[in-house]
Amino acid sequence: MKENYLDELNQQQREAVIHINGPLMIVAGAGSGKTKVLTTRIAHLMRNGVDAFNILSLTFTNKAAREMKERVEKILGSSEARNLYIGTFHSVFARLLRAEAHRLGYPNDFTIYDTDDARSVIKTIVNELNLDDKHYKPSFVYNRISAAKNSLMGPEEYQHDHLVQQEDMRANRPLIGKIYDMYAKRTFKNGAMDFDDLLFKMYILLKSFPEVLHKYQHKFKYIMIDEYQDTNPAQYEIIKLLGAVNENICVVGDDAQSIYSFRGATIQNILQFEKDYDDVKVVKLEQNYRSTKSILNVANEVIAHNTGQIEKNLWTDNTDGETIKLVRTMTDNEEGRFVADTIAEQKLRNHYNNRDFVILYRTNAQSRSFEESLRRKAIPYRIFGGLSFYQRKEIKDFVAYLRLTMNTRDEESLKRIINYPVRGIGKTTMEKAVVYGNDHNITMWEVLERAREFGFKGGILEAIDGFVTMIKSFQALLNNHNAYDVAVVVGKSTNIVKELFNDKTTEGLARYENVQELLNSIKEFTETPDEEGELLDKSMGSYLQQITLLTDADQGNDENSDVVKLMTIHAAKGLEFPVVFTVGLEETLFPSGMSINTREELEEERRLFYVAITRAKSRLWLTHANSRYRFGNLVQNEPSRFLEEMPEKFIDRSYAGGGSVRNAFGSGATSGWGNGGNMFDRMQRKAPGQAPQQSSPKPMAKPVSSAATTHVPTPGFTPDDPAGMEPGMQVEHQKFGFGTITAMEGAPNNRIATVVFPKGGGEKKIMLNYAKLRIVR
DNA sequence: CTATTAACTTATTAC
DNA sequence: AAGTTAATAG
Repeated sequence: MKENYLDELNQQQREAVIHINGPLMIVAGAGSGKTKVLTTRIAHLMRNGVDAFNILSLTFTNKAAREMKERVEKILGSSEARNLYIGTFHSVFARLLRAEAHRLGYPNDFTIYDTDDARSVIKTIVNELNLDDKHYKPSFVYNRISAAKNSLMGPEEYQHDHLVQQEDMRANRPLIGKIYDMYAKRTFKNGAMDFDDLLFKMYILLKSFPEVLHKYQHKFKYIMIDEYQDTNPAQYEIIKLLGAVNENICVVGDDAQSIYSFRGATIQNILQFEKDYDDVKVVKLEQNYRSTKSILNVANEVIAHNTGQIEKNLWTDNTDGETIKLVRTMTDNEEGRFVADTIAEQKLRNHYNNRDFVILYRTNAQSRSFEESLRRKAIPYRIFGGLSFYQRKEIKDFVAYLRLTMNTRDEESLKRIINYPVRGIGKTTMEKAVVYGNDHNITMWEVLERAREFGFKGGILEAIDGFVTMIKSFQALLNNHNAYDVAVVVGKSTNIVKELFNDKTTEGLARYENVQELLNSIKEFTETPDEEGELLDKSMGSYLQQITLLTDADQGNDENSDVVKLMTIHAAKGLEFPVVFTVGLEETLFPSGMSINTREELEEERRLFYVAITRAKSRLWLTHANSRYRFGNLVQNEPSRFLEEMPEKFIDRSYAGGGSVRNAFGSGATSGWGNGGNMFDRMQRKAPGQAPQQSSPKPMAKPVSSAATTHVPTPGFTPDDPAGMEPGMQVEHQKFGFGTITAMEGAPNNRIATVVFPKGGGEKKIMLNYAKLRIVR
């Protein structure tokens, strides 16, 4: 136990830490030691007799939760911290729901759908309703449903809410409510919850079962919430319910860093906290320990352009530091080169390691040019975000087997793998099974179990029975085997591992490695002792529950590896780096073109810029390109309006950087480059020596096939039984016309004939089982 | 039924 | 530029 743990805090920090009972709001400016305060406060609570089992702490990432536990443990010098309930909203609620799901009619091993799964369900429903999925775009519908759930609005309410209905009418999509209703029923039937359900159902659970509410109100006597400015109404209401008895709620946040309104977060939660409870203690952490004066001054001045904030004055004792470097390049590729060159140069000049650098961008798609340039300079890097490991196709395929084994109601997973690897159950069969399931109000799995009853026969019946038997054999393992053992059997029996192994293409190799990595991670899961201590659950169900909620940022295994990091600004929240490159500071990109229509949107973009700036400890570069590729063609962009909001005296616009870049123009340079003068850049994309071919945009006119399609089948064309076909015969094909069989190959049940069609494009190989041939003589 | 190819969409941000 | 969907040959 560190006895002097309070001495390491400043006045405000200490005030926050020693406040034990009653509501507390900590307004924590960027870099003001927020995590330190949170962890010390938890330690202090425990020191003063609060049982770790009675503390609930909600963080923004799983990684933050892990770190927090470690730090509390360090302060206390005991392993008591393992009994703390710490995690993200989603992972904590998933755990609680898993214990209580039966009350809501869900299986306790419910599946958690990620955004892709959810959109896929929506797409099937849109198609079932015979609606156009180009008009009712699954992503659009999903966002509407998500927004509804985040404000605790169920399907019935949605369909009867005037305002919402009006919005949908105006958007010319009146049936979203209907889709929402079907979606809710379908996911329930599938035994699945999406991300929003983890909050929504948690609320329903607490609201509908007073005994459950009572239980958790008394379990979680002390509640702490990090990043409170990014909570949405659902989270807000849940916390209100849980904290209602003891009102020992401590929220930490910074309204200036609220950047998740697109996820339903409302800044009102933090602005109104004082009004929600009586006698709220408010502490402001205003001393920044992270950044230089230059960086902090720029940040403060930028954020001052926003209206209506909690009043605070963020200051620092740190040195002035370097000026902020503002750099303009001609293209996105040049921007990439500039950053890579500068990293190389800074490593030499100021003895930085790769891990000291981060490249921050507004959208994931911007990573490409930086990857290329870093690779060219042999600087190791790692991208965070984008599609995470668990979203990759081969991983989702494998996981789908595990999910289905756990929960056969999960139709999404079933559809994913019913014909992977290929086992002869095609689209038609699958659609039949879906329809039978809907007609008889049973799950698709039950249809497959009773395939014979539903009239499947022959090879297809065999394939279905084989599939069902295989999944059942996996289920038999669940009781007495851990997650890893089951996964290994799945990999073997399905042939997935072997199939990927035999694929020797580069992508195939990568896929094989990814599946191996998945197996490794499952193994690691089964072998690591449970932090929570509460339940030692190494089952498949426990494994599956957590992986969908893992972010890329949580994969901290190579935590200390010496690599440059690339991520979106959103992903960088809560992190800090010695040297930061914030790139792509251009109108329509940052601020995003989608977020400049209202003041609220624009202010959120500005807060995002504020977050980007305040990640930097000592050096900050801001870059923007004159033009960049978008959807494969070049577009021009004005410099971001945010650049004009920065105080001149901390900005260096003349920095030319590390070598290859010719110069950097002041941002006053005129726009409009005629045809985008980047011939240089365009030529670089081609192989050396090869002239850029600017004409013939389309490859060429379509070849062949014209003659073949002109053949008109003889009247009354009927295909003959392929069994009697032999080399030498004259045959007629619907499209290729008349021809002669010259050879015959393949297994007896899958014979392939080689036929020469004089008018129909020459020699063709015809699979007799599918192509229709008429014997002429 | 399956594999290949052509055509078409798509890129805020994320648990 | 990259990924997905629809069309079509076999």
